[in-house]
Amino acid sequence: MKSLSAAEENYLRTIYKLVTDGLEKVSTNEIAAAVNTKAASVSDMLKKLAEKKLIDYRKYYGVSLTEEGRKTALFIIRRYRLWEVFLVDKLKFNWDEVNAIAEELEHVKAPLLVRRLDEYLGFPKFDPHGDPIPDEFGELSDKPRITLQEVPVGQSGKIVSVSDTSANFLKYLDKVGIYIGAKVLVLEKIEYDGSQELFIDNQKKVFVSKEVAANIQVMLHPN
Amino acid sequence: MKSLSAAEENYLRTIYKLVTDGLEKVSTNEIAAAVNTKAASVSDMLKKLAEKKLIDYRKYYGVSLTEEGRKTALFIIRRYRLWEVFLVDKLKFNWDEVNAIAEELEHVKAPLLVRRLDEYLGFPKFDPHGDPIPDEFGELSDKPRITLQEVPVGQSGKIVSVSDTSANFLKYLDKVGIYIGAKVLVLEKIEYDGSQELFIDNQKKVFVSKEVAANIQVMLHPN
DNA sequence: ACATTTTTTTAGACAAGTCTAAAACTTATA
DNA sequence: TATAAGTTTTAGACTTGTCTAAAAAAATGT
Ligand SMILES: [Mn+2]
Ligand SMILES: [Mn+2]
Ligand SMILES: [Mn+2]
Ligand SMILES: [Mn+2]
Repeated sequence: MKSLSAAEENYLRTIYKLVTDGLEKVSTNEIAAAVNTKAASVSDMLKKLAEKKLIDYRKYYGVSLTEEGRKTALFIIRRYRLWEVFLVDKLKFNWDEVNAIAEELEHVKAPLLVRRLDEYLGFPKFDPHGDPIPDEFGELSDKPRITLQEVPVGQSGKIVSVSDTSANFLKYLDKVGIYIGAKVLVLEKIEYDGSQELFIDNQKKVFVSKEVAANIQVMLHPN
Repeated sequence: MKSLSAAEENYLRTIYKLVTDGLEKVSTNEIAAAVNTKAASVSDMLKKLAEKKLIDYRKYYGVSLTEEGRKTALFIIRRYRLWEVFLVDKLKFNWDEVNAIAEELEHVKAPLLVRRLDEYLGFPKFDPHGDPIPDEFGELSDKPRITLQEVPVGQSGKIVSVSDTSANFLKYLDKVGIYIGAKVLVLEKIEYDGSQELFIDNQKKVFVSKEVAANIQVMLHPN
């Protein structure tokens, strides 16, 4: 496993996130937006990562991860998400506060540290946003999950993860009472704008837009 | 408080350590050895730190910290030592394994993180090597301490800290049964080479050289 | 199909931090 | 006190990562 700089790791984790969030190929501009730089800087970095065989890169066509790149990204994500668990479970941060801090902590690479941290946290399988934590071999234990948008009316399930981890979004969820593990029943869908009404924990009715529903993942109840 | 790079923080903490370990002024070569670079690089960095008013620097004369530099160093040391406590107390690292990891973790600067970590660790006053941890105002709660070399024959005390934190030295102490908090009685001093025989915890006789004794600090028992 | 707009890449510059080799300065020694 | 030895600084180069401006390529619209 090659030794990577913090910048290279940030790009790699970002590219992983973008490719698994739907897109097959990721564009230079998308990466630039995600890592908060300019497209020119991204072009430079893509050359370096391609040089190191971590991404497949053809000029003007966008990038995807090589197998080695994917594996490497998973180890970065492992560190990132373990620190997220630490910050929320042990240091009592809210789930909307941990992004920036985990962004820094993820680059501390002492392998024994990561293993001990994992052990100390009780080998968590999921981070505070419901995303799976790769094990020490880079394996993901994924659950079957669909977005809230895809849940049919009358069906119920459990909220297992959120794909937007911005403070804005997470604070909104806190406010309306949506959280990882909550039971959700889809009461009604509005054809017109894709919004829907939910019943949370058999208690509270919540109305959410299609933008919100698209960023929430659900595991359907066997039913 | 200015925002510093990891490199600047490493230099600053190192200079602090060297000035408080006796020397009034620190030489370029000493710094180079301690931060593991070349003297030329140190000269460059000293100019930058002087520019930022963190050190007093006159060419060819060596450096000392300004009041602002001292304060800044104490906040870096605070982070460094809190992470050391975390690694030993929570992650069960041995006291000879934490240097390199704390070296990386110290640069994560989110202020709320440091405060929460402190709280989580129970506001420790001393790190695993017995060194005091500055509080959130940068204040050190220091104990009266003398080196083992200065303890007279027949006097007993408690070992409160070690000033060499290399793995070599700490493993040696583990082997002979010397640890922070141990009771120590000086049984005999050999004039010839400065070595001495100790009685640890009223149990075990240990013979140590003057080099070892110089790196162990003791708080004398009221007696 | 061709002109316009958008995206991506290149060219050239800059800052931080490091290095080697050489020059400048200080300290030790004969 | 002159010379040698050791230390520190400078000069110049290199790497990493970033930027702006301009050029090149791709996508879009009429
Ligand atoms: Mn990061
Ligand atoms: Mn997460
Ligand atoms: Mn450090
Ligand atoms: Mn310590």
